[in-house]
Amino acid sequence: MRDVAARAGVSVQTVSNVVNGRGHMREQTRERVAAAMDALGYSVDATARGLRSARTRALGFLLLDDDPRYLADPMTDMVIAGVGDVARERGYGLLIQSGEDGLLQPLLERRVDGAIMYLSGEPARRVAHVRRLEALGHPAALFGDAPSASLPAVTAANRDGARRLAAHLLARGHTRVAFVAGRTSWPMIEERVAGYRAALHARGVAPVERCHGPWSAEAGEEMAADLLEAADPPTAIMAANDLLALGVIRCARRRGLRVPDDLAVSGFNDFDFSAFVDPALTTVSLPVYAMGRAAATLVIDRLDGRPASPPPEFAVELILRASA
Amino acid sequence: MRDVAARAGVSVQTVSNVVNGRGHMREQTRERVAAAMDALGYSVDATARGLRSARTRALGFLLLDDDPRYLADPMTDMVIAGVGDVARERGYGLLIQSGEDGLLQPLLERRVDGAIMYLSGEPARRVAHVRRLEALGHPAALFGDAPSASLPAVTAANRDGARRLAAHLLARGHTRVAFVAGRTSWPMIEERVAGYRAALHARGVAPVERCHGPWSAEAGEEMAADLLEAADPPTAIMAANDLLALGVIRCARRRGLRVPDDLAVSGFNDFDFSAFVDPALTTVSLPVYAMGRAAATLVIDRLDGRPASPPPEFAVELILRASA
DNA sequence: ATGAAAGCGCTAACAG
DNA sequence: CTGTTAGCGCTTTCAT
Repeated sequence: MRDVAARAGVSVQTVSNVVNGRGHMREQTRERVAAAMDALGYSVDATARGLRSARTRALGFLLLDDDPRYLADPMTDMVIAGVGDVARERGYGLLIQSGEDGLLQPLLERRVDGAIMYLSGEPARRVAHVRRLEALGHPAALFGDAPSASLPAVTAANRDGARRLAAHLLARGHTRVAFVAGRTSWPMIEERVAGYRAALHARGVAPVERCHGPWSAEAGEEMAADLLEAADPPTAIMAANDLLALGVIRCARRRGLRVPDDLAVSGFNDFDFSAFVDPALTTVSLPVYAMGRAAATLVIDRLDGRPASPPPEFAVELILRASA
Repeated sequence: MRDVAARAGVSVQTVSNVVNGRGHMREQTRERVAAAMDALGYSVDATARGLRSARTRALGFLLLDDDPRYLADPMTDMVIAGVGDVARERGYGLLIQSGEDGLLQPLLERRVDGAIMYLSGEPARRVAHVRRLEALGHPAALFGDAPSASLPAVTAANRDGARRLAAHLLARGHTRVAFVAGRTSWPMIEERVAGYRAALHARGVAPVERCHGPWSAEAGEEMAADLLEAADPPTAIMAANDLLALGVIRCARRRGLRVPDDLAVSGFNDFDFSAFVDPALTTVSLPVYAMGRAAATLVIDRLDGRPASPPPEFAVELILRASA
């Protein structure tokens, strides 16, 4: 910056003003400085700027998850895509931090100005992390609700979606409707279970649930096998996401059951492949990308000193296809 | 840090030594300092450290892609997961930057020490970006090969995989084998096309290719429809990834063709769902997660002053299932 | 084995 | 509208 100033015949402060788009200068001066920056290939040093201004212009994406291969979930990816796009548009960097231990490190070390925390794992641990995040006092948003958190949360009508889906199955005459999910819990998954239970309860039907293993098709297949071997097997299985549903369908096929005639199967999320499998999956779609954008907007608005009202709950869409 | 030093009764330098694990001190001193850090809830300020040491301990993941929803591809996600895990294990942060314009900004602004560039888009633009990256002189690795680049590249035997897959189809008696891909090109995709062409050429069969639209199942369906309407339609279609293949299968179904009897279909990548669709997809699996790890290891080894030999080309695996 | 001093590149505050 | 001064929190260098 000193070199640029020297070359343009101004002080470093003026260069700083040009870089940061602060007015207060003649067009001619600005141009001279711009030319000098160009000639010298100058870029601001984000480190020095951050040290002095106490703002890094970066956002942290904090992924609370014990699975090391954390990004495998297509939903997570679309969230990050949404967050990343907004960050880019608003001139912010995006730092990804995952795991359980040093989750808040980016904030503590002042690498980022604010954060979005993506919640998974058992409720007690989630709450503990949210508390710690709150205590830091940085602008932040949660992805997935946390009970009694003061931080704004981006949510979708998962509960309602699951309720409507279960109601649909019951209306079709199913009386034994089971629910399968992976072992690791998410806020959104818990809402789906709650919606499922509510719908069944309203009709006096007892819930049957399995929550084992990873979020893979294999796990879906195993849980379905377990359910179908029971004395009074379900005639419909709701899976907590589409990949699990795929496993359920394969399990049914292998046992000679027709889908949806002998066993209705539904998923959740409307992944890319869901419309193209056979039978096409009945599922619930969530505007995940838009939700990621909302979370990032929330945090950046606060960082940039804008009003920023918390977003409404995002609507979900019931997608009725062939499988249920 | 000054506060910690005061509380522990030492100089700031000693605190710095403790934080950075430099030896040269009594156990007792270290403990006193550690206690003081704990009591005050001290964390190093990454910004200040970065300014002084000229090292940020962060890695950039530079995603050259014009599609704003850049993370939609499951393969990209697994790469990032691999990169992210290694970064975390080695004490580095991971900064994601995407798009076309300010792709090198994290490097220029000294937000990161090194970078991994994930290449996509047309070859000429890819090369231009690689050149610019090289010119910066930072430790970096490429994901996907770039012609005549001096930077180390992480690659897989895509060409060989496609060649073997095409050979398999030809050996099964197919004489009209087509290839479909999305519009945006990747190095890995180009290798797949090359392998396909080589296998056909070796048997004197003319290639038939379509490269339109996004990397979606819909696009696969459209390209397949186009191919199957031709005078002399293919009896086998190789898709450049599994999602496209799904679309091809649906197209076949809708036209009353049985897969694989009337039309053989293959994919690439072995996505999560591929073993669970009907018919199960014949495909080629790539160790994408391991490749992401390798890319990050390459860069961090260089940053940490370790020898770091470039990784070998990763092997791919032909996965023969029911669809071809 | 520990301490003192200097300064990384930038921006805030204020002076001119 | 532009310049001067000071200092962000840390690490490097050199001294003890």
